Amino acid sequence: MSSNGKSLSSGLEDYIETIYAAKIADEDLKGADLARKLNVSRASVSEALGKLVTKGLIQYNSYETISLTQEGVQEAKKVYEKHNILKLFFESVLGIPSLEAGENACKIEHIISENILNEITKFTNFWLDHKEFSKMYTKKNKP
Amino acid sequence: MSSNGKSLSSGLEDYIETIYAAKIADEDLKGADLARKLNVSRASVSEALGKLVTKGLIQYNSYETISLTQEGVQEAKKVYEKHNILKLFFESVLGIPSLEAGENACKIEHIISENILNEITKFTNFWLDHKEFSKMYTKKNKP
DNA sequence: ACAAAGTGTTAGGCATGCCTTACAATAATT
DNA sequence: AATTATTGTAAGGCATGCCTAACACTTTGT
Repeated sequence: MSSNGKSLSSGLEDYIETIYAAKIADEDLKGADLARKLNVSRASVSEALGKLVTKGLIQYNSYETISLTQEGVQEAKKVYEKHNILKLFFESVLGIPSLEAGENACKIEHIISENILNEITKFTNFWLDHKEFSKMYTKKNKP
Repeated sequence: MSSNGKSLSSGLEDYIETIYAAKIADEDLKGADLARKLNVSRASVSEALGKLVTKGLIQYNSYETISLTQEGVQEAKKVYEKHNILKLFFESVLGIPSLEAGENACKIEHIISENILNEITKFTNFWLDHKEFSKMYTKKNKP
């Protein structure tokens, strides 16, 4: 039991996340576009989409736009959410440049625990609500 | 070119890190011990140790204690350091329980960027130096 | 409509890392 | 020393995910 169940490998999470991002941005997305966005071959995309279809997370017919099923949207939202939390934390608390923040979020989102993610969320909110602190931190560390 | 160079896969990093931890704790470590610590089979350990020997990071003869070469110690220290930084951050800033902090650190240490790790270090130090903030944060969030 | 460009799939491979089974070698215990 | 327990290794497999090459199918543009 491994390619049948619900749980997504981090690879597939990347695919579904990218598909969701395109949907949000109102972009049409075909397999070849995915390949370009993820920097993988069309062959790899073909495999991955096959798995996602099997899992019932996307709808896809060759040469047409990829779309998410309801279940797919749910899954994607989870990952996307994680990604955003991490990225925001890296950027706004740690002052990491957007690109690097995104790249790291993209890797970490697949393995970090729910609990830590929640705490990071809380913490980031706190930090953004207390500019006194962040100003002081910035002063001390980026003179 | 992949099993020859210096760069360690995250799997091998786990092995070398565990070997280093044992060294620090002054424990003798044999292959079977490693298998138990890492929850993998002896066969997997055997393979991994073979790779580490090839890479010149450990010294090892069957039935004897595993030891690190100088280069191995260097590599191990890097990973270990990363691990500790992350764990400390999770525990002391986010208030994550030790076990969970360690488990997450163990996965994230392999993929996070140097730069973010540095910023996390700075931030954690700042946080520990400003108990006023941490007290306030704790009050607001763990009432 | 037809050629060129773009897209998708299949087949065959590579690398990681893990597993089980079966067997070999060494250590420990009696 | 002999038996038992521990430890190590080799072989054969599984799963992930990625690749190239070759081929097939569509879409586009002239």
